[in-house]
Amino acid sequence: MKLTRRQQEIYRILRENLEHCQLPPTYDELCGLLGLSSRGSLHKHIRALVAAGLVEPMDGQKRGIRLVESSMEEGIPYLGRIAAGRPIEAVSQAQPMQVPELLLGKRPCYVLQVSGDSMIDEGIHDGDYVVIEQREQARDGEIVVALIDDEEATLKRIEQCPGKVILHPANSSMRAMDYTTERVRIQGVLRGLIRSYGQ
Amino acid sequence: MKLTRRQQEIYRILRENLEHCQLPPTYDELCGLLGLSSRGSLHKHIRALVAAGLVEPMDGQKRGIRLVESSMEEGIPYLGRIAAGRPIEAVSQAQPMQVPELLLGKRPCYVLQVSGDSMIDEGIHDGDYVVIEQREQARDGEIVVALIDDEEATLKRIEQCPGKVILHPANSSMRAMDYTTERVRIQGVLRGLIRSYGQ
DNA sequence: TAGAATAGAGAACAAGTGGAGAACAAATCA
DNA sequence: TGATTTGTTCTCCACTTGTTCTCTATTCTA
Repeated sequence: MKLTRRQQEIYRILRENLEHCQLPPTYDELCGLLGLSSRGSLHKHIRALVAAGLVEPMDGQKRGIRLVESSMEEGIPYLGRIAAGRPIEAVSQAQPMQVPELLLGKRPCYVLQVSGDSMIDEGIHDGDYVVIEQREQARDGEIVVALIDDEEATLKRIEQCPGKVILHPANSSMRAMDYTTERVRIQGVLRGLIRSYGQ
Repeated sequence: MKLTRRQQEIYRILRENLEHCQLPPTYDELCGLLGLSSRGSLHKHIRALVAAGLVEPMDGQKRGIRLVESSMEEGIPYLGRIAAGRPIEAVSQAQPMQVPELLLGKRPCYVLQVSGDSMIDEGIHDGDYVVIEQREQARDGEIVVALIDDEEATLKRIEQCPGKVILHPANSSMRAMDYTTERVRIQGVLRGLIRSYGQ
């Protein structure tokens, strides 16, 4: 759904207005702000913004014009479980999870739940949640989510040599694995960890 | 539950008013503040705020307009560092820290930063943040913040015997310590852990 | 250049909203 | 105890506000 120029302008003004005022504007107020004299005309634009998902639909309710909350405030998406040697087991729909700002990088992040003990010596336990920053490059020694053969996903410490990639588990009973560079795609880098001791 | 404009305005005024005054206002006072002449009208709005979960329900009590504490938005207090064998090293003023709901119990919680490696075998590392649920009792095997002789604070796994308390570190190079029951006060129980891998 | 898409004006409508005020019960005060 | 304050419930009313029309002007596009 594409916005026309006027619609973009109206959306921009709506955003600006929201910063100054506590209350969402009514149609009449917005008309004044835009130099319109007909609510009907404005309504056509608002309907387009609703269709575009930028403004909350209000079916006849009189609450003022509200913007759809940007999903950022809610948290970052929890995507599912990651177990060494399997594809990421996605949950049906990404639920937002509130995460301390401390753990967020500049780039978009997401959350996975760790399955298995392959990183236990790093203090990453079965059931822990890890915050992953989306990135396709990593520095040696960073812990990454790596996709192998576009199929299996795994959380490991990475070491990159010319032509090959070594993925180190942190578990004395497991061995590092070598792959040719082409087989491995980095999906993100570990930024944070969250563990619940709930009963 | 969406608020109308007036309801939002009244909520805002309520918040502002509560900062100045100690006593919650009566309906009549609030009516004066809002320029209303009918308590009935005000009550309709208050009811909407209660339904929205912003104001505590007050069944008939007087001076009962109280805001629901929105603890979620603010986060829970970060109090300082805990290192085995020292008092908790408090930060000058408790900063709120946003924490996933997952980690919160029913009771109030707070956050400490762990100093030292005494719980490393449990995957609790130097620099990790721990979410502690305020409690004075613990079950055997739980990890607790214990205050010894009202002086030193420490994070350990607890074992309670008649007349004595054993605090187990999770570090093969350290030994469990025994104390008489009177010397140990439980300050809270570990609910969650947060670790940042920021550079 | 014709037709489509975009923008706006203005009328008319229905429903939601905000408020007044009466009446009542419980809590509080004198 | 009786009087008053205070929260609650109720009905009634004015009017704001979102919506839907139709009609017109302008800009863009094939």
